[in-house]
Amino acid sequence: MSAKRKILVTSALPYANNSLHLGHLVEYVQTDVWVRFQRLRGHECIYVCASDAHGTPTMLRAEREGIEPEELIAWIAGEHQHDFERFRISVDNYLTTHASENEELTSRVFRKLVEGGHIGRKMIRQAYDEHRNMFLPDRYVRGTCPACGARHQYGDNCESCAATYSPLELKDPVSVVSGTKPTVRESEHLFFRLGNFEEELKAWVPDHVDPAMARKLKEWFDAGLRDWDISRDPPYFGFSIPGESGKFFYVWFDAPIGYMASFLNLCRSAGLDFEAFWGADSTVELYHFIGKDIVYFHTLFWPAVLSGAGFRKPTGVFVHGFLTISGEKISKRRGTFIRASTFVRHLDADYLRYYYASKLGPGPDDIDLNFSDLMAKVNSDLVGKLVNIASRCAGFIHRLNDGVLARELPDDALFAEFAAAADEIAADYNGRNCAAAVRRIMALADRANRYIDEKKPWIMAREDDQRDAVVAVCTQGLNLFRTLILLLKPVIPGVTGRAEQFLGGGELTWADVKEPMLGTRIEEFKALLKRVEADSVEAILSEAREDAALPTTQATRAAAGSEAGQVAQPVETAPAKLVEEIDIEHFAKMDLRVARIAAATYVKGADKLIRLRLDLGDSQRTVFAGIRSAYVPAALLGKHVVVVANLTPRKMRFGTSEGMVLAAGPGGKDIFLLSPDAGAQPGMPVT
RNA sequence: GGUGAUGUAGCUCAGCUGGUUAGAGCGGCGGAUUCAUAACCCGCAGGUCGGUGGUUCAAGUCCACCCAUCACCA
Repeated sequence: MSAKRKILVTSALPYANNSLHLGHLVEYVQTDVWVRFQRLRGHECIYVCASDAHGTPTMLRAEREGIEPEELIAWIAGEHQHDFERFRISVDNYLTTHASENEELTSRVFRKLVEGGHIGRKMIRQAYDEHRNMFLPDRYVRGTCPACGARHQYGDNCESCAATYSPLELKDPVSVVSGTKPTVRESEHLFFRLGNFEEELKAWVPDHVDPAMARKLKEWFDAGLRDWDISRDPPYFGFSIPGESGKFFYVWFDAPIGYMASFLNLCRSAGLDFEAFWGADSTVELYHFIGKDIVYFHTLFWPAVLSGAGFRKPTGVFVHGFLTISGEKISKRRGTFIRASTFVRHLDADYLRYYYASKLGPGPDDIDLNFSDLMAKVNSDLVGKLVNIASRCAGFIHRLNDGVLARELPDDALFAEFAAAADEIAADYNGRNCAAAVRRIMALADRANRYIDEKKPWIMAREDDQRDAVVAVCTQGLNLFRTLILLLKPVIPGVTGRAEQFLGGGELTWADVKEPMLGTRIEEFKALLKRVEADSVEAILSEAREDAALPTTQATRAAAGSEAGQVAQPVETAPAKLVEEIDIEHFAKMDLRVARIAAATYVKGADKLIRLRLDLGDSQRTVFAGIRSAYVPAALLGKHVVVVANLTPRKMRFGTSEGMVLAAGPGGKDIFLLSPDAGAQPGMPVT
C-alpha cells in the first residue's frame, strides 16, 4: 500500500429549499463509497458538506411557509443531515452556507479579490417586478419565445426550440412571483474578472478535470471568458457585500466557499489546521464530487476565485451524471420524485447504495434506476450469492465444531487468489469505477459458491470421520466471505457491520485480505440482509405518488431548475391537462367492449408493443398495445380488459391493429390496464 | 441553434491503444442438487454492436454525415 495520503473531499451542496431525493443520493453514495474506501485503506480522508442556503428560491419558500429564511434553512438542513445519517453518508461535518464561518470566509475571499484587482463594476438592465419590488432572476420570468413563438417559456432559454436569450427579449413576459408584467430597471453590479485567470485555467484544466469535460470547457475558452456577476439587489437572502450599500453576494459566489466554511467549522471543533488544507502551497489532496450540470462553476469560477484569493486549487473535480428512473427523467407527475426519506422508511439504505455502486463508473454518464432491476440485483447478488456463503457454512461450524473455525485453510491458494483480486478492486475503487469493483467482487462470490459446491460439505457431513474436513471447507468458505465483506465495506456499511459482528473478529481492515481468520469462534448466524419485497417497493412508489398529488407552487417549480441549487437534478413537472369538454352524444359514439386476452406476444422489432389476440365473445381480433414497458405477455393471458371496438383499424409496420385497449398512467413502467370487476364476460358493451 | 457525452443480447452493463467464432450478470428454457433467506451448481437459446457512407488486409473499436437521449450555454 502507498504512503498515507491526506485527502479532503466534498459533495455538492444540496439546496435548502427542498428535501433530498434519490437523484441527490447518486452523488452522496458515490462520494461516500470513495471516502470510506480511502479510510479503509488507512488514509486520512475528511469529508465535508453543507446545505446551500442563500438565494431567491429559499427566500420565496420561506415567505410561503410564513417563516424567516433562517428558520426554513435550519429546518431543511436538519432534514438533509438526517437523510445523510440514514443513508450512512459518513460526512465529518455538515453545515449551512448561512453559517458565520461562511460569512467570514466569503468576506475574506472578496477582500482579496478586490485587492488583487479582480472585481469590476457595471450597470446592467434586468427584469423587475414592480408589484413585489424585486429584480427577477431569469427563471422567474416566463413568456413567449422570441425565436419560435412557443408560450410559457423560461426567461433564459426555450424548451421548445432550444434558443437562448435574455428575459428582456421574451414576448409577453410575466413575473412568476406576482403574475404581473415585469418592467426593466438598471442597477450597478459587481463582477468577478474571470478573464484575468484565463491562462492559469487553461493550464490547470487538463490535469485536473476529466478529458471529456475538458473538451467541453474548450467551448468557453474559445468564446472568451466573460466577467461574472457576483452581486444581487435586495430583497435577497444572502450575505451583504462589505463596503457596499444594499448589495448581496450572489448565492453561487458564497456556495462553494461553503466547502471551506464547513471545513473551518470542523477545524474549530476538531483542532485541525485550516491553512494546511487550503493554503496556496497545501499538499493535501482536495476533490470535489459534482453533477455534470455544474461543471463550469467548479472548473472555471471556483478555481479562479480560489487562486485570486490566495488559496490552493482543487486536485480534481469528479463529475457524475444524472439519475433517470425507468429511463425517464425524475418527475413529480410520474410519481418518481422519490424522497430519500421515503426510500429509507421502507428499505435498507444499503440496497440503494449497492445498486448505485453497481452502476457507477468514473464518467459523467447518466445512470438508470429501475425498481424491478434493483430488486433482482440486490436479491440475487447480495442475498443469493454473498450472504448465502455465510449462511450455508455457518450451520456446519456450529453443529460440528461448536462454532469454532478450523486452525488452517484447506486451500490457501484460493484465499490468495481473492487477496490478489483485492489489489485490482482497490484500483477500481480509487479510480471511482465502482461498477467494475462490484463486478469483480461478485465474480469472486460466484467462485466462493462454486468452491462450496465442489466440496459438497453436506455430503461429507454424513460420515463421522469427515467432520474435520467439513469444518475445514466451511472455514475456507467463511474466510472467502470475510474477504468479500471487507471488499464491499465501502458500499454496504450496514451489512458489513452486522457481518463483522457475526464473524466476531472486530472491525475489518484492508490488511485482513491477507490474513485469514482461524481457530476463533463465530456467532450464531442471523440473516444479515432480508430480500427486497415487492410490497416495499410498491409502498415507496405509492408514497411518491401521494407526494406528487400535493400542490406545487410556481416558485417551487422554478427552483427545481438550476437557478441556484447546487445539486440541480432536473425535475419535470408539466401537469396532465384536461381535454376539451364533450357531450353525451360524442361519448356514445364510442363502442367500448369487454375483451379477454387470448394470446399475447412480443412484436419483433418493436420495443414498445405487445401483440394481443382479443376474444370479444363472438369474434376475435388483433390489437397492438404499447404496454411492453409495463407488462410481460405471460402476465396478460386470460386478463379481461376494456377495448375501443369501433376504432378505425390502423395499419402498422407489424400488421393491422383493430382497436385499442384502455390503460391509465404516464407511460414507461407506469401503465395500468383497465379491467372490469369479476363477472364481466367478453363482448359485453361498456356504457 | 452551438458544444460535450451516450446509443452493444428481453433488462442492466463490460469490451484498453482497430486483429481469431462480440462478453458478463439478471431474466427465459432445460438439467442437477438440497448445506443455504425457493438460495447454489451445470448446460442451452438470444445481438446485421443506433443508421448510412468511408479509411484499412482487418472496425463495435478510426473518419464523415444523419437519428435518438442527457447535459451545459455564465
